[in-house]
Amino acid sequence: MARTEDPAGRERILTAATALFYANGVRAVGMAEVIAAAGCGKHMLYRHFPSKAALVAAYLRRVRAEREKSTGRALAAAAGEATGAGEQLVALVAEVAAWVQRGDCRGCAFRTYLTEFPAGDDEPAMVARDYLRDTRQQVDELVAALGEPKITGDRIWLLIDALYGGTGTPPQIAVDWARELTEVG
Amino acid sequence: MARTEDPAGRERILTAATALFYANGVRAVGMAEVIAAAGCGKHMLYRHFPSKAALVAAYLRRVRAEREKSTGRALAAAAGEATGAGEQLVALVAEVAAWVQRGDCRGCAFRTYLTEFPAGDDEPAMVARDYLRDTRQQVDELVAALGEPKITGDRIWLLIDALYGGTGTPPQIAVDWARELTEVG
DNA sequence: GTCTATAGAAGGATAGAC
DNA sequence: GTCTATCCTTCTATAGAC
Repeated sequence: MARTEDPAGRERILTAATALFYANGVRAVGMAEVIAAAGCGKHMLYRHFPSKAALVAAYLRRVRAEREKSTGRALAAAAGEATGAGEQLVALVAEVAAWVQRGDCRGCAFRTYLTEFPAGDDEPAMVARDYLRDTRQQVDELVAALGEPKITGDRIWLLIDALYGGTGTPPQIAVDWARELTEVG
Repeated sequence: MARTEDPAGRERILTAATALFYANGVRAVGMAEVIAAAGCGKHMLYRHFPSKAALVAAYLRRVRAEREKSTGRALAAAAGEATGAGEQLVALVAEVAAWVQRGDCRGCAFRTYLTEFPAGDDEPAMVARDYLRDTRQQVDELVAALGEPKITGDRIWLLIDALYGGTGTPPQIAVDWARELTEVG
């Protein structure tokens, strides 16, 4: 047999690409930059990801997996406490607020991608739109399961939209409003 | 003597550029595309706008002027009716909601630009950031003039952020919430 | 020898600027 | 129209591990 394949290669490339795409935008980052950051050759990159679109789709899927893990933990913790019916909805908003307050946060990767490519209908665009659709549906399902009125789902999602697209307002404002909303409703 | 200069030239270029930049994004539109849409020559474009950054800055300034005219009309109309203290704040949110509901709307030109160029500090970035800062300040001033609590300004701005960055939620949700907010406060 | 790796040149397209 | 630069992608050249 021949030289053994580097098992961490794909992972290293995707990690480097994720950091670069998220920090600087997909359009601004070229394949050469990813190659330099990953410390690999072009051959290896195009072996694992046959095109830039494939690499971007993998980047968005990785972000989705991380976001879902974080959101799942927050919801499970809120369900464990079970202090009130709407606590899970508040926890959902608070999780996004915590994410937005991170120093290296630069908004929502999916909304950002769709802003960069508004007319796109390729693989990454589908990943981004699927995430937004599924997440929005999860909010509605959670609201229904908690017996809250349907408009509460609209308002929770509105707060999440505002957090991700926020321009200066402290994220805590949204969390407080979510708590007030679920206590009144 | 030479050929007389086309007085409508700059206007025609800027109109074409505005439509293209707003619809497809600044990065996706090249100078050649603007030239083709404006039906002018390269020389004329670079005569009026010495660089793409200058053209983009002019595009953002034009959008700002249009937005301010529309917002000013909405606020004046609400002040004329004078049915309640918070009606002007509701009118502000409603004006953004109406803008967002337009068929050719693709969000906020300034937020979109800053998403496309997150690390930019050139002329268009300054125009975009100035608009957001000034508009945010106008909301706070309006809230103060109406004798509303400070947090009302935060929440109104949050609703505006959500409208511009909205992903599917009907804009009317934000308007209704703004009305409820100002009636309770 | 064969497979995988990196490095670099080159093609083909497109961008901004003159 | 042209010049230069960059981007994505492919291809060639070469070194190292089995």
